Parts: sequence; structure tokens; C-alpha cells
Amino acid sequence: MIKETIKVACSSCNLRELCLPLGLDKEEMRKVDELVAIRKMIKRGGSLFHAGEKFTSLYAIRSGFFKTCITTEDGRDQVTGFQMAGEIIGLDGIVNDVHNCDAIALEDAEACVMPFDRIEEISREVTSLQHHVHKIMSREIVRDHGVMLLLGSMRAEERLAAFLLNLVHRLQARGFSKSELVLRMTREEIGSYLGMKLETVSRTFSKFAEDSVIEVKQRNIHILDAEALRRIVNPLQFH
Amino acid sequence: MIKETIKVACSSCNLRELCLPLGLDKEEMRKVDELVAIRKMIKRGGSLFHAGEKFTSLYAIRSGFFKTCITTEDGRDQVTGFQMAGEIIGLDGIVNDVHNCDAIALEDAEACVMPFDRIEEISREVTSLQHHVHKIMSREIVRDHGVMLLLGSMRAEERLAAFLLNLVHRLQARGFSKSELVLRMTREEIGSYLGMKLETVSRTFSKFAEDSVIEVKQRNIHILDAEALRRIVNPLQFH
DNA sequence: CAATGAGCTTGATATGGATCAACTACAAAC
DNA sequence: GTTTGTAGTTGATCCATATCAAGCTCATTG
Repeated sequence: MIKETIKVACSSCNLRELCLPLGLDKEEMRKVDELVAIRKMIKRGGSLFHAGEKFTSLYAIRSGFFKTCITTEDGRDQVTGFQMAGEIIGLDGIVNDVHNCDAIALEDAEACVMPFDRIEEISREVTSLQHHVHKIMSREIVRDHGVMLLLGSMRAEERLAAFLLNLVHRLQARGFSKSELVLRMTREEIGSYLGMKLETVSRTFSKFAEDSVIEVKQRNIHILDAEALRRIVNPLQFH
Repeated sequence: MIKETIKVACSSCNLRELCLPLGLDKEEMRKVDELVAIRKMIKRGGSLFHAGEKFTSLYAIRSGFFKTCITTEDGRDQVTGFQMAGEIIGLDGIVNDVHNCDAIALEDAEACVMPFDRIEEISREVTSLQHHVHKIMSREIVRDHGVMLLLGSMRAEERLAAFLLNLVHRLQARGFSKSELVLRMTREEIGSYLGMKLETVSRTFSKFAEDSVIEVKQRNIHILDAEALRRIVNPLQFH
């Protein structure tokens, strides 16, 4: 029983540098530990929430990999992001108290459920948590603007190169290799995120492999020349 | 002197339903009135801030029309949004304490400067303001996801139709006509926002005019058939 | 082991929007 | 009133990516 409590506590979570503000004192940490109501296990293909469901909580990913996507009435579909351990999902639900997208696990996953009214409550007492919440939302806005730039002004090769660099960068921050990665999503999901068809994703991977920029073996990607990827994204830049 | 104070006060601002939470009591209103440090006049073409500048404040637009845009080192340019009276600019600066985009006035404008540390301070005391700030950020995230859908999966006509409907909708909420609008931005800026070239924007306007969906006279747009625009955005939908 | 099916690759062809180019409209400056 | 420049329109052509189609790979199931 005690073990379970310790296990759930943010203070003893090895992802806390990603999820929480730094420099909390003991008393603040105690309050923040009350944030996570429960944990939730989600099987691959399962969902954390669906668009239209009532919004009550944000979710911190403890393990696993998610996609978020929106679907329009006429069947259009858009992956709006891929999220990994330490990242927060559900921010889009705050404005209308209704989730606006689906959050789907791309592999077996575990997430911490943080009731949003409790987040707001504790934010009022712990200044650094308040600021942290603002930063997390702002970070999502900045990320989204980056995706707009990508979708609005880049070509297929540039988009995919930027995507790969972004993924390894985030994986590296989590202690994984900066040259090896396993894609948890299909070519179609990558395509949806990047605004291109799955065939184009596939062809572009093949092109990169052809040019010895990466090695592709199914969903295993080995980045051979990260600098080349950067040049593809930033064609006019001097390096 | 007193007149000036009253004029600046949020409590007596006719945009407060757009900027502020509803149902503030007298004491809360007094606190919120301390939010706006000063107002700033910006001439057409001038800026509220530029990418790279230190972030200190959010800006509430009192009058006029803005665009926000990001520019990459290699000269790529992306308009990330168009903002009008009652909307808040600057949220992207919170995460790194540095502005991430340029905010450019597309006509003479006035904005209220709200120091962000003061927003956080007052948010801790006025619960409804705290929640309101969260909603504003969440709204921006939802809007951005909508733009991703547009850029990732719509064709030129669909994008422009969605853009026009969005603009008149927001103008209507501010008491303007739901069928007449004046574009404050160039074809090129529309194109940048929508991920298409200015020639394509122009051609698509001409096509809509040809089909009697709108009338175009320079930057004056008259929407003749809003339902047709909706059908263009949602082609498979029954109406 | 064979059979099945989802995910992926690759080729052939089509097309929407980009690009290049010429011209027009209107506002600002002289 | 003429000139100048910026913004916008329209036409001709090109190309990147979509679309359509066939076959491959590998994991799962009977």
C-alpha cells in the first residue's frame, strides 16, 4: 500500500524534471504530490480520451507513445501531434470543457491523471507550478506555430527531415540514442501529421536511404548523417 | 487626469466581454484594473514586438488589426495568425521569456500592455482570471490545431473558404456585418497564412466571384452565399 | 506450415498549385 | 494632372506530389 503511494508520487518519479518545475521546496513538493489522482494504463490502440468527451484532467505520459488527432464531420483527419514520456496531453480541452481531439496510444502506455481543478488550486499556492503550467501551454503554442511553418512552407523532403530531427532530439533528451530510433507510428500517421500521403512518406524515406542520409529497416531508422538532414531543412543556411 | 485613468480601466472598456472573465465582483474588478500598465499606439506597419525581444507582457488589442509571423534563418516566412480587437497577442513568449514571432499592425492600432508577472500575481488571487488565462491559451492551441487541419488536408478553395468564414464570424462577434468585410492584409499575407501563393489566392477569389459566391472589389469582400462557402469547406456534409 | 492481412514499397500517370511573365488598378508623391 | 510604385489579376507552362495500381514483407492465426 505504501509502496503504491510512493510509486505514484511525483516527488519520486524519474520524469519529474520533464513534468514539474525545478527547485520546489519540501512543502511545495508535498502539495504537488497531491496532483496526480490516479494512473491509467492504456493498451496499444486504446485512448486516453476522445473528442467530445467532458474535459476534467490533463494527462502526463509516464511511458509509451501517443498521437493526438482531430476528425471533422466530413471525415477529414489530422494528426496534430505525437507525444512521449514526460509530455502533457489534454490542454485543448480547457477552453470549452470538452476534449477537442482523440489521444490514442501507439504502444502500451501509462499516464498520470491530473484533475485540472486541482492543478488550478495548487497553482494558486505554488507560484512555480503556476508559471510551469503557463510555460507548458506556451510551449505547445510555439510547437504548433512551428508545425504551421512546416505545413505552410516546406516541401516533402524538408518536412520529413524536420520531423526526424525533432523526434531524435526529444528522444535524446530522454536518454535514447541520437542516431537510432524506432517509429511508433505508421507511414500514414506520419503523412497525416506532415500533410502528405503515405506513399510520399515512403518514397522520401527511400530517397534519404538512397542518399545514405538514413538507413530504413521497417520502423527502425538509423540516422547516418544528421548534418545532411539539417541541410535539407535549412537549404540556404551556411553551416 | 482622472478621465485618463477611467479611460484606461478595463472595467469601463467596451471590449471587456472579449478580454475578461464575466461575473467579477467589485473587489476583483479593482484588482484586474491594475493589470493594464499602459496603452500603446502602433502605426500601420509598426510592431508590438519582434521575435528575439525579451518577453515581459501580453497585449490585448483595443483597436486595429495585427498579423503574427515567424521567420526562419533561411528566410522562410509564415504568418501564424491574424488578430483583431479583443484578442490577446504574445502567448508564445512565455515559454522561453523571449518573443517567438513578430506582431505587426496591419492598420493603425491600439493595444493594452499587460505585464505578465502582474497577470500571474492577480491570477493567484482572482480564480476566475486564472481560469480565463488558461482558457485563452487553450483557445489558441485549439485554433492552431484547426490551422494544421486546414494546411494538412485542405485544398486551396477549401482553405480560402474556411478563412473567409472564420473572418466574418469573428467580425460578426464584434458587431460587424456577416456578409461584408474589408481585408486588412495583402493576398501574399493571406497566402502565407494558408500555405499557398498569392497568385493562387487571387485566382481562387476570382473563381468564387465567377461562381457568384462572393463579390470582390480590391480588399472589399461581399459574401453572397455563405452556405456555398460552408459546402466548399465541408464537401461531403449534408446541410 | 500455409493462409491472411495490415503496412509498406515502387512504378506509372494525373493534376493542383507553383512559377514565370505580362498586364492592370489604384494610391501616393511630385 | 502625370508619374511612380505597390498590389492584384490573368495566362502559359512546369513540377512536386497525389492518385492508382501492383507486388512485397512480416507478424499473426488457423
